[in-house]
Amino acid sequence: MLISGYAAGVTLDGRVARGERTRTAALDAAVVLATEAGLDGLSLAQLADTLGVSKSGLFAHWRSKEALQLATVDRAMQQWQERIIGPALRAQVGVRRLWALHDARIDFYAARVLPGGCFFANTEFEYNARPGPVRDRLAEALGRWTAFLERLVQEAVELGELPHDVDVQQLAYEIDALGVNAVMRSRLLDPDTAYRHARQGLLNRLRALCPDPTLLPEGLS
Amino acid sequence: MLISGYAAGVTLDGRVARGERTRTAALDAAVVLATEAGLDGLSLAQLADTLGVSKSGLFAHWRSKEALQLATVDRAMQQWQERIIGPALRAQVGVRRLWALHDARIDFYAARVLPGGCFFANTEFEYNARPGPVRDRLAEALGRWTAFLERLVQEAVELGELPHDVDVQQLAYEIDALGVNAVMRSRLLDPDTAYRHARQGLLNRLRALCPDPTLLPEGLS
DNA sequence: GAAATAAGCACGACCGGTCGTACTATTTCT
DNA sequence: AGAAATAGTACGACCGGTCGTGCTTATTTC
Repeated sequence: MLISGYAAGVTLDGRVARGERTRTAALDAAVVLATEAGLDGLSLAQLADTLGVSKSGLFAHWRSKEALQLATVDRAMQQWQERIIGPALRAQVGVRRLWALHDARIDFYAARVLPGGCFFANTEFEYNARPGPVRDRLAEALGRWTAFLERLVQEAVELGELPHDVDVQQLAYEIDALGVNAVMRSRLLDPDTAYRHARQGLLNRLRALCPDPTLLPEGLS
Repeated sequence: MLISGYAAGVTLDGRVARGERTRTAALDAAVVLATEAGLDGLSLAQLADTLGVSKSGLFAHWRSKEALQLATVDRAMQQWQERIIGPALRAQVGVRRLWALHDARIDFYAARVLPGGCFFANTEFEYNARPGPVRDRLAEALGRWTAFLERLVQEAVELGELPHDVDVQQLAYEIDALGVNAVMRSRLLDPDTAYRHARQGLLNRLRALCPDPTLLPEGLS
Protein backbone atom coordinates (compact mmCIF):
# COMPACT_ATOMS: atom_id res chain seq x y z
CA MET A 1 0.00 0.00 0.00
CA LEU A 2 2.34 2.65 -1.27
CA ILE A 3 0.75 6.07 -1.08
CA SER A 4 3.77 8.20 -1.82
CA GLY A 5 7.43 7.59 -2.24
CA TYR A 6 9.64 6.60 -5.10
CA ALA A 7 8.18 4.12 -7.51
CA ALA A 8 8.84 0.61 -6.20
CA GLY A 9 10.74 2.19 -3.33
CA VAL A 10 14.10 2.46 -5.07
CA THR A 11 16.03 5.48 -6.27
CA LEU A 12 17.24 5.81 -9.85
CA ASP A 13 20.68 4.54 -8.95
CA GLY A 14 19.20 1.38 -7.47
CA ARG A 15 19.59 2.03 -3.78
CA VAL A 16 16.74 1.32 -1.40
CA ALA A 17 14.91 4.51 -0.53
CA ARG A 18 14.64 5.61 3.06
CA GLY A 19 10.91 5.18 3.17
CA GLU A 20 11.15 1.64 1.92
CA ARG A 21 13.53 0.75 4.72
CA THR A 22 11.25 2.17 7.41
CA ARG A 23 8.29 0.45 5.81
CA THR A 24 9.94 -2.94 6.06
CA ALA A 25 11.20 -2.22 9.57
CA ALA A 26 7.69 -1.23 10.59
CA LEU A 27 6.21 -4.44 9.21
CA ASP A 28 8.87 -6.58 10.85
CA ALA A 29 8.09 -4.95 14.17
CA ALA A 30 4.37 -5.28 13.51
CA VAL A 31 4.73 -9.03 12.95
CA VAL A 32 6.49 -9.43 16.28
CA LEU A 33 4.15 -7.21 18.25
CA ALA A 34 0.96 -8.47 16.61
CA THR A 35 1.96 -12.01 17.49
CA GLU A 36 1.95 -10.94 21.12
CA ALA A 37 -0.90 -8.47 21.32
CA GLY A 38 -2.99 -9.62 18.37
CA LEU A 39 -3.28 -8.07 14.95
CA ASP A 40 -6.20 -6.00 16.11
CA GLY A 41 -5.00 -5.70 19.68
CA LEU A 42 -1.79 -4.02 18.58
CA SER A 43 -2.31 -0.26 18.78
CA LEU A 44 -0.70 2.10 16.35
CA ALA A 45 0.69 4.10 19.25
CA GLN A 46 2.46 1.02 20.57
CA LEU A 47 3.91 0.21 17.17
CA ALA A 48 4.98 3.80 16.62
CA ASP A 49 6.65 3.96 20.03
CA THR A 50 8.57 0.76 19.37
CA LEU A 51 9.80 2.16 16.08
CA GLY A 52 10.65 5.54 17.59
CA VAL A 53 8.24 7.09 15.12
CA SER A 54 5.12 9.16 15.42
CA LYS A 55 1.70 7.67 14.83
CA SER A 56 1.06 9.97 11.90
CA GLY A 57 4.28 8.74 10.37
CA LEU A 58 2.63 5.34 10.03
CA PHE A 59 -0.32 6.86 8.23
CA ALA A 60 2.08 8.24 5.66
CA HIS A 61 2.78 4.66 4.60
CA TRP A 62 -0.61 3.01 5.09
CA ARG A 63 -3.90 4.77 4.68
CA SER A 64 -5.57 2.93 7.54
CA LYS A 65 -4.91 0.44 10.27
CA GLU A 66 -6.53 -2.24 8.17
CA ALA A 67 -4.15 -1.55 5.29
CA LEU A 68 -1.27 -1.97 7.70
CA GLN A 69 -2.76 -5.19 9.01
CA LEU A 70 -3.01 -6.61 5.51
CA ALA A 71 0.58 -5.60 4.79
CA THR A 72 1.62 -7.22 8.05
CA VAL A 73 0.01 -10.49 7.03
CA ASP A 74 1.84 -10.35 3.72
CA ARG A 75 5.13 -9.67 5.46
CA ALA A 76 4.56 -12.56 7.84
CA MET A 77 3.96 -14.81 4.83
CA GLN A 78 7.27 -13.71 3.36
CA GLN A 79 9.04 -14.48 6.61
CA TRP A 80 7.36 -17.88 6.81
CA GLN A 81 8.50 -18.56 3.28
CA GLU A 82 12.08 -17.66 4.12
CA ARG A 83 12.28 -19.32 7.50
CA ILE A 84 10.22 -22.48 7.12
CA ILE A 85 9.54 -23.26 3.50
CA GLY A 86 12.95 -22.23 2.20
CA PRO A 87 14.93 -24.64 4.39
CA ALA A 88 12.49 -27.43 3.59
CA LEU A 89 12.94 -26.95 -0.13
CA ARG A 90 16.67 -27.44 0.31
CA ALA A 91 16.02 -30.97 1.58
CA GLN A 92 15.52 -33.80 -0.90
CA VAL A 93 12.00 -34.07 -2.20
CA GLY A 94 9.77 -36.70 -0.62
CA VAL A 95 9.54 -37.90 2.94
CA ARG A 96 12.77 -36.17 3.86
CA ARG A 97 11.44 -32.82 2.72
CA LEU A 98 8.22 -33.37 4.60
CA TRP A 99 10.18 -34.03 7.74
CA ALA A 100 12.45 -31.05 7.13
CA LEU A 101 9.41 -28.80 6.90
CA HIS A 102 7.89 -30.04 10.12
CA ASP A 103 11.23 -29.85 11.84
CA ALA A 104 11.95 -26.34 10.64
CA ARG A 105 8.59 -25.26 11.94
CA ILE A 106 9.14 -26.69 15.41
CA ASP A 107 12.65 -25.23 15.45
CA PHE A 108 11.17 -21.85 14.54
CA TYR A 109 8.84 -22.03 17.50
CA ALA A 110 11.53 -23.34 19.83
CA ALA A 111 13.94 -20.57 18.85
CA ARG A 112 11.30 -18.07 19.93
CA VAL A 113 11.89 -15.93 16.88
CA LEU A 114 8.45 -14.57 17.71
CA PRO A 115 8.10 -14.51 21.49
CA GLY A 116 4.35 -14.37 21.09
CA GLY A 117 4.27 -17.76 19.41
CA CYS A 118 3.04 -18.18 15.84
CA PHE A 119 1.81 -15.16 13.95
CA PHE A 120 -0.59 -17.17 11.83
CA ALA A 121 -1.97 -19.42 14.54
CA ASN A 122 -2.61 -16.46 16.81
CA THR A 123 -4.19 -14.22 14.21
CA GLU A 124 -6.20 -16.99 12.61
CA PHE A 125 -7.82 -17.73 15.93
CA GLU A 126 -8.21 -14.01 16.55
CA TYR A 127 -10.07 -13.50 13.28
CA ASN A 128 -12.03 -16.75 13.40
CA ALA A 129 -15.30 -14.87 13.68
CA ARG A 130 -14.46 -11.44 12.34
CA PRO A 131 -15.48 -11.17 8.70
CA GLY A 132 -13.58 -8.71 6.58
CA PRO A 133 -10.52 -8.30 4.39
CA VAL A 134 -8.08 -9.31 7.11
CA ARG A 135 -9.88 -12.55 7.81
CA ASP A 136 -10.05 -13.26 4.09
CA ARG A 137 -6.34 -12.71 3.74
CA LEU A 138 -5.62 -15.00 6.66
CA ALA A 139 -7.91 -17.65 5.23
CA GLU A 140 -6.06 -17.40 1.95
CA ALA A 141 -2.75 -17.80 3.75
CA LEU A 142 -4.04 -20.88 5.54
CA GLY A 143 -5.36 -22.29 2.28
CA ARG A 144 -2.02 -21.84 0.57
CA TRP A 145 -0.13 -23.40 3.46
CA THR A 146 -2.49 -26.34 3.45
CA ALA A 147 -2.07 -26.80 -0.29
CA PHE A 148 1.70 -26.68 0.07
CA LEU A 149 1.67 -29.32 2.78
CA GLU A 150 -0.56 -31.53 0.70
CA ARG A 151 1.71 -31.15 -2.29
CA LEU A 152 4.70 -32.29 -0.26
CA VAL A 153 2.79 -35.35 0.93
CA GLN A 154 1.65 -36.02 -2.63
CA GLU A 155 5.22 -35.88 -3.91
CA ALA A 156 6.31 -38.42 -1.32
CA VAL A 157 3.51 -40.70 -2.46
CA GLU A 158 4.42 -40.32 -6.11
CA LEU A 159 8.03 -41.18 -5.32
CA GLY A 160 6.83 -44.38 -3.73
CA GLU A 161 8.16 -43.31 -0.36
CA LEU A 162 4.65 -43.45 1.05
CA PRO A 163 1.97 -46.02 0.13
CA HIS A 164 -0.24 -45.15 -2.80
CA ASP A 165 -3.41 -45.56 -0.77
CA VAL A 166 -2.47 -42.98 1.85
CA ASP A 167 -5.02 -40.20 2.31
CA VAL A 168 -2.95 -37.18 1.31
CA GLN A 169 -5.21 -34.48 2.71
CA GLN A 170 -5.73 -36.43 5.91
CA LEU A 171 -2.03 -36.81 6.55
CA ALA A 172 -1.38 -33.15 5.75
CA TYR A 173 -4.12 -32.16 8.18
CA GLU A 174 -2.58 -34.23 10.94
CA ILE A 175 0.89 -32.83 10.40
CA ASP A 176 -0.42 -29.30 10.61
CA ALA A 177 -2.45 -30.13 13.70
CA LEU A 178 0.68 -31.36 15.45
CA GLY A 179 2.39 -28.06 14.75
CA VAL A 180 -0.50 -25.82 15.74
CA ASN A 181 -0.94 -27.57 19.04
CA ALA A 182 2.79 -27.41 19.69
CA VAL A 183 2.98 -23.65 19.54
CA MET A 184 -0.03 -23.21 21.78
CA ARG A 185 1.09 -25.63 24.45
CA SER A 186 4.65 -24.38 24.31
CA ARG A 187 3.41 -20.99 25.47
CA LEU A 188 1.12 -22.21 28.24
CA LEU A 189 2.58 -25.49 29.47
CA ASP A 190 5.97 -27.14 29.18
CA PRO A 191 7.57 -26.16 25.85
CA ASP A 192 9.94 -29.10 25.50
CA THR A 193 7.17 -31.61 26.03
CA ALA A 194 5.08 -29.89 23.40
CA TYR A 195 7.87 -29.89 20.82
CA ARG A 196 8.73 -33.50 21.55
CA HIS A 197 5.14 -34.62 21.07
CA ALA A 198 4.86 -32.68 17.83
CA ARG A 199 8.00 -34.26 16.42
CA GLN A 200 7.29 -37.72 17.74
CA GLY A 201 3.81 -37.53 16.29
CA LEU A 202 5.02 -37.17 12.74
CA LEU A 203 7.82 -39.64 13.29
CA ASN A 204 5.34 -42.28 14.44
CA ARG A 205 3.16 -41.60 11.45
CA LEU A 206 6.02 -41.85 8.98
CA ARG A 207 7.42 -44.95 10.63
CA ALA A 208 4.08 -46.65 10.22
CA LEU A 209 3.72 -45.59 6.58
CA CYS A 210 7.20 -45.41 5.10
CA PRO A 211 8.65 -48.72 3.91
CA ASP A 212 12.19 -47.31 3.76
CA PRO A 213 13.48 -46.51 7.28
CA THR A 214 16.65 -44.88 5.95
CA LEU A 215 14.57 -41.90 4.86
CA LEU A 216 13.59 -41.13 8.44
CA PRO A 217 15.64 -39.34 11.08
CA GLU A 218 17.03 -41.34 13.93
CA GLY A 219 14.84 -41.88 16.98
CA LEU A 220 14.00 -38.88 19.11
CA SER A 221 13.30 -40.34 22.50
CA MET B 1 -16.26 -12.67 42.51
CA LEU B 2 -19.40 -11.87 44.43
CA ILE B 3 -19.40 -8.33 45.73
CA SER B 4 -22.95 -8.05 46.89
CA GLY B 5 -26.02 -10.22 46.75
CA TYR B 6 -27.50 -12.90 48.86
CA ALA B 7 -25.11 -15.38 50.35
CA ALA B 8 -24.65 -18.21 47.86
CA GLY B 9 -27.14 -16.42 45.62
CA VAL B 10 -30.25 -18.16 46.87
CA THR B 11 -33.21 -16.82 48.77
CA LEU B 12 -34.37 -18.31 52.05
CA ASP B 13 -37.01 -20.39 50.30
CA GLY B 14 -34.42 -21.87 48.00
CA ARG B 15 -35.18 -20.01 44.79
CA VAL B 16 -32.36 -18.48 42.79
CA ALA B 17 -32.00 -14.80 43.60
CA ARG B 18 -32.38 -12.25 40.87
CA GLY B 19 -28.77 -11.12 41.00
CA GLU B 20 -27.56 -14.68 40.70
CA ARG B 21 -29.65 -15.17 37.60
CA THR B 22 -28.30 -12.05 35.91
CA ARG B 23 -24.81 -13.05 36.93
CA THR B 24 -25.12 -16.39 35.22
CA ALA B 25 -26.83 -14.84 32.22
CA ALA B 26 -24.04 -12.30 31.97
CA LEU B 27 -21.37 -14.98 32.06
CA ASP B 28 -23.18 -17.09 29.48
CA ALA B 29 -23.33 -14.10 27.18
CA ALA B 30 -19.72 -13.28 27.95
CA VAL B 31 -18.62 -16.77 26.91
CA VAL B 32 -20.38 -16.41 23.57
CA LEU B 33 -19.20 -12.89 22.87
CA ALA B 34 -15.65 -13.42 24.11
CA THR B 35 -15.34 -16.41 21.80
CA GLU B 36 -16.03 -14.04 18.91
CA ALA B 37 -14.31 -10.85 19.97
CA GLY B 38 -11.71 -12.21 22.35
CA LEU B 39 -11.74 -12.20 26.12
CA ASP B 40 -9.89 -8.92 26.14
CA GLY B 41 -11.42 -7.66 22.92
CA LEU B 42 -14.93 -7.90 24.36
CA SER B 43 -15.87 -4.49 25.72
CA LEU B 44 -18.05 -4.09 28.75
CA ALA B 45 -20.33 -1.79 26.79
CA GLN B 46 -20.96 -4.50 24.21
CA LEU B 47 -21.68 -7.06 26.88
CA ALA B 48 -23.96 -4.67 28.77
CA ASP B 49 -25.86 -3.81 25.58
CA THR B 50 -26.39 -7.47 24.77
CA LEU B 51 -27.77 -8.03 28.25
CA GLY B 52 -29.90 -4.90 28.17
CA VAL B 53 -28.03 -3.63 31.20
CA SER B 54 -25.87 -0.63 31.88
CA LYS B 55 -22.13 -0.85 32.13
CA SER B 56 -22.16 0.10 35.78
CA GLY B 57 -24.57 -2.73 36.43
CA LEU B 58 -21.77 -5.12 35.57
CA PHE B 59 -19.47 -3.49 38.08
CA ALA B 60 -21.97 -4.28 40.80
CA HIS B 61 -21.22 -7.97 40.20
CA TRP B 62 -17.51 -7.89 39.39
CA ARG B 63 -15.09 -5.35 40.73
CA SER B 64 -13.12 -5.12 37.51
CA LYS B 65 -13.01 -6.37 33.97
CA GLU B 66 -10.32 -8.84 34.92
CA ALA B 67 -12.54 -10.31 37.63
CA LEU B 68 -15.26 -10.76 35.05
CA GLN B 69 -12.79 -12.38 32.66
CA LEU B 70 -11.74 -14.88 35.29
CA ALA B 71 -15.37 -15.66 36.08
CA THR B 72 -16.02 -16.08 32.36
CA VAL B 73 -13.22 -18.63 32.09
CA ASP B 74 -14.71 -20.53 35.03
CA ARG B 75 -18.14 -20.47 33.46
CA ALA B 76 -16.74 -21.73 30.16
CA MET B 77 -15.12 -24.60 32.04
CA GLN B 78 -18.47 -25.49 33.57
CA GLN B 79 -20.09 -25.49 30.15
CA TRP B 80 -17.31 -27.62 28.73
CA GLN B 81 -17.81 -30.03 31.58
CA GLU B 82 -21.54 -30.25 30.91
CA ARG B 83 -21.39 -30.34 27.13
CA ILE B 84 -18.29 -32.39 26.37
CA ILE B 85 -17.06 -34.25 29.41
CA GLY B 86 -20.49 -35.18 30.74
CA PRO B 87 -21.62 -37.02 27.60
CA ALA B 88 -18.28 -38.79 27.40
CA LEU B 89 -18.56 -40.05 30.96
CA ARG B 90 -21.87 -41.65 30.05
CA ALA B 91 -20.08 -43.87 27.53
CA GLN B 92 -18.37 -47.04 28.67
CA VAL B 93 -14.90 -46.50 30.05
CA GLY B 94 -12.02 -47.26 27.72
CA VAL B 95 -11.65 -46.73 24.00
CA ARG B 96 -15.36 -46.09 23.60
CA ARG B 97 -15.26 -43.26 26.12
CA LEU B 98 -12.22 -41.80 24.43
CA TRP B 99 -14.04 -41.80 21.14
CA ALA B 100 -17.19 -40.38 22.72
CA LEU B 101 -15.19 -37.48 24.09
CA HIS B 102 -13.59 -36.65 20.78
CA ASP B 103 -16.89 -37.04 19.01
CA ALA B 104 -18.75 -34.83 21.46
CA ARG B 105 -16.14 -32.17 20.97
CA ILE B 106 -16.40 -32.19 17.20
CA ASP B 107 -20.19 -32.22 17.47
CA PHE B 108 -20.01 -29.24 19.78
CA TYR B 109 -18.01 -27.34 17.19
CA ALA B 110 -20.22 -28.48 14.33
CA ALA B 111 -23.39 -27.44 16.15
CA ARG B 112 -21.94 -23.94 16.39
CA VAL B 113 -23.05 -23.58 19.97
CA LEU B 114 -20.43 -20.87 20.04
CA PRO B 115 -20.43 -19.16 16.66
CA GLY B 116 -16.97 -17.82 17.37
CA GLY B 117 -15.51 -21.31 17.54
CA CYS B 118 -13.94 -22.63 20.72
CA PHE B 119 -13.74 -20.42 23.76
CA PHE B 120 -10.61 -22.07 25.08
CA ALA B 121 -8.73 -22.35 21.81
CA ASN B 122 -9.41 -18.72 21.00
CA THR B 123 -8.56 -17.31 24.39
CA GLU B 124 -5.55 -19.53 24.90
CA PHE B 125 -4.06 -18.21 21.69
CA GLU B 126 -5.10 -14.70 22.66
CA TYR B 127 -3.31 -14.91 26.00
CA ASN B 128 -0.31 -16.87 24.75
CA ALA B 129 2.01 -13.97 25.49
CA ARG B 130 0.07 -11.94 28.04
CA PRO B 131 1.22 -12.81 31.54
CA GLY B 132 -1.27 -12.29 34.31
CA PRO B 133 -4.07 -13.96 36.22
CA VAL B 134 -6.19 -14.62 33.13
CA ARG B 135 -3.39 -16.39 31.33
CA ASP B 136 -2.66 -18.42 34.45
CA ARG B 137 -6.29 -19.47 34.71
CA LEU B 138 -6.34 -20.49 31.07
CA ALA B 139 -3.11 -22.43 31.48
CA GLU B 140 -4.65 -24.22 34.44
CA ALA B 141 -7.72 -25.05 32.37
CA LEU B 142 -5.54 -26.45 29.60
CA GLY B 143 -3.52 -28.45 32.10
CA ARG B 144 -6.64 -29.98 33.58
CA TRP B 145 -8.06 -30.82 30.17
CA THR B 146 -4.79 -32.43 29.17
CA ALA B 147 -4.70 -34.47 32.36
CA PHE B 148 -8.27 -35.62 31.79
CA LEU B 149 -7.51 -36.72 28.25
CA GLU B 150 -4.46 -38.59 29.42
CA ARG B 151 -6.45 -40.32 32.14
CA LEU B 152 -8.96 -41.56 29.59
CA VAL B 153 -6.18 -42.95 27.43
CA GLN B 154 -4.58 -44.53 30.48
CA GLU B 155 -7.84 -46.22 31.40
CA ALA B 156 -8.12 -47.71 27.95
CA VAL B 157 -4.61 -49.07 28.29
CA GLU B 158 -5.30 -50.55 31.71
CA LEU B 159 -8.39 -52.26 30.34
CA GLY B 160 -6.24 -53.88 27.71
CA GLU B 161 -8.12 -52.08 24.93
CA LEU B 162 -4.93 -50.36 23.91
CA PRO B 163 -1.44 -51.91 23.94
CA HIS B 164 0.55 -51.56 27.13
CA ASP B 165 3.46 -49.90 25.38
CA VAL B 166 1.43 -47.04 23.94
CA ASP B 167 2.74 -43.59 24.86
CA VAL B 168 -0.22 -42.22 26.80
CA GLN B 169 0.77 -38.57 26.79
CA GLN B 170 1.72 -38.71 23.14
CA LEU B 171 -1.63 -40.14 22.10
CA ALA B 172 -3.51 -37.63 24.24
CA TYR B 173 -1.53 -34.82 22.65
CA GLU B 174 -2.41 -36.00 19.18
CA ILE B 175 -6.10 -36.32 19.96
CA ASP B 176 -6.21 -32.78 21.29
CA ALA B 177 -4.27 -31.50 18.30
CA LEU B 178 -6.86 -32.97 15.95
CA GLY B 179 -9.60 -31.10 17.79
CA VAL B 180 -7.82 -27.78 18.02
CA ASN B 181 -7.03 -27.76 14.34
CA ALA B 182 -10.59 -28.73 13.51
CA VAL B 183 -12.15 -25.72 15.16
CA MET B 184 -9.69 -23.34 13.53
CA ARG B 185 -10.06 -24.71 10.03
CA SER B 186 -13.81 -25.02 10.37
CA ARG B 187 -14.01 -21.27 10.77
CA LEU B 188 -11.67 -20.33 7.95
CA LEU B 189 -11.91 -23.11 5.39
CA ASP B 190 -14.42 -25.86 4.71
CA PRO B 191 -15.99 -26.96 8.02
CA ASP B 192 -17.07 -30.43 6.95
CA THR B 193 -13.63 -31.32 5.69
CA ALA B 194 -12.11 -30.16 8.95
CA TYR B 195 -14.49 -32.21 11.07
CA ARG B 196 -14.02 -35.27 8.90
CA HIS B 197 -10.25 -35.08 9.16
CA ALA B 198 -10.44 -34.65 12.91
CA ARG B 199 -12.65 -37.71 13.32
CA GLN B 200 -10.82 -39.82 10.77
CA GLY B 201 -7.55 -38.96 12.46
CA LEU B 202 -8.53 -40.54 15.73
CA LEU B 203 -10.25 -43.41 14.03
CA ASN B 204 -7.09 -44.25 12.12
CA ARG B 205 -5.06 -44.09 15.29
CA LEU B 206 -7.44 -46.33 17.21
CA ARG B 207 -7.73 -48.79 14.34
CA ALA B 208 -3.98 -49.16 14.31
CA LEU B 209 -3.74 -49.61 18.07
CA CYS B 210 -6.90 -51.31 19.21
CA PRO B 211 -6.93 -55.11 18.85
CA ASP B 212 -10.72 -55.28 19.27
CA PRO B 213 -12.49 -53.66 16.28
CA THR B 214 -15.91 -54.00 17.90
CA LEU B 215 -14.98 -51.18 20.26
CA LEU B 216 -14.65 -48.74 17.39
CA PRO B 217 -17.43 -46.92 15.56
CA GLU B 218 -18.25 -47.98 12.03
CA GLY B 219 -16.25 -46.40 9.22
CA LEU B 220 -16.77 -42.74 8.56
CA SER B 221 -15.89 -42.35 4.94
C1' DG C 1 29.45 21.82 -10.09
C1' DA C 2 26.23 24.66 -7.56
C1' DA C 3 21.75 26.41 -6.97
C1' DA C 4 16.90 25.73 -7.42
C1' DT C 5 12.99 22.90 -7.50
C1' DA C 6 10.14 19.33 -6.24
C1' DA C 7 8.99 15.09 -4.06
C1' DG C 8 9.34 11.97 -0.17
C1' DC C 9 9.07 11.66 4.54
C1' DA C 10 8.20 12.47 9.40
C1' DC C 11 6.52 15.38 13.07
C1' DG C 12 3.40 17.56 16.85
C1' DA C 13 -1.08 18.94 17.76
C1' DC C 14 -5.51 17.78 17.74
C1' DC C 15 -10.20 15.52 16.55
C1' DG C 16 -14.40 12.72 17.92
C1' DG C 17 -15.24 8.44 19.91
C1' DT C 18 -14.83 4.57 23.11
C1' DC C 19 -12.46 2.34 26.67
C1' DG C 20 -12.61 0.78 31.82
C1' DT C 21 -13.90 2.68 36.13
C1' DA C 22 -16.02 5.40 39.98
C1' DC C 23 -19.74 7.61 42.46
C1' DT C 24 -24.46 8.61 43.43
C1' DA C 25 -29.38 8.13 42.99
C1' DT C 26 -33.26 5.32 42.19
C1' DT C 27 -35.88 1.26 41.56
C1' DT C 28 -36.93 -3.49 42.82
C1' DC C 29 -36.99 -7.47 45.42
C1' DT C 30 -36.99 -9.98 50.05
C1' DA D 1 -38.16 -1.27 56.12
C1' DG D 2 -33.98 -2.38 54.43
C1' DA D 3 -30.97 -4.58 51.46
C1' DA D 4 -29.82 -5.64 46.76
C1' DA D 5 -29.75 -4.52 42.05
C1' DT D 6 -29.62 -1.36 38.49
C1' DA D 7 -29.53 3.25 36.07
C1' DG D 8 -27.44 7.63 35.37
C1' DT D 9 -23.61 10.36 34.94
C1' DA D 10 -18.96 11.77 34.75
C1' DC D 11 -14.02 10.95 34.56
C1' DG D 12 -9.36 10.45 32.52
C1' DA D 13 -6.93 7.62 29.37
C1' DC D 14 -6.39 5.85 25.07
C1' DC D 15 -8.22 4.59 20.52
C1' DG D 16 -7.77 5.28 15.18
C1' DG D 17 -7.36 9.03 12.25
C1' DT D 18 -6.54 14.04 10.14
C1' DC D 19 -4.11 18.17 9.25
C1' DG D 20 -0.65 21.59 8.42
C1' DT D 21 4.22 22.20 8.69
C1' DG D 22 9.12 21.51 8.21
C1' DC D 23 13.15 18.75 7.17
C1' DT D 24 15.65 15.67 3.97
C1' DT D 25 16.76 13.90 -0.34
C1' DA D 26 16.69 13.36 -5.37
C1' DT D 27 16.30 15.53 -9.58
C1' DT D 28 16.57 19.46 -12.64
C1' DT D 29 18.33 23.78 -14.17
C1' DC D 30 21.70 27.15 -14.78
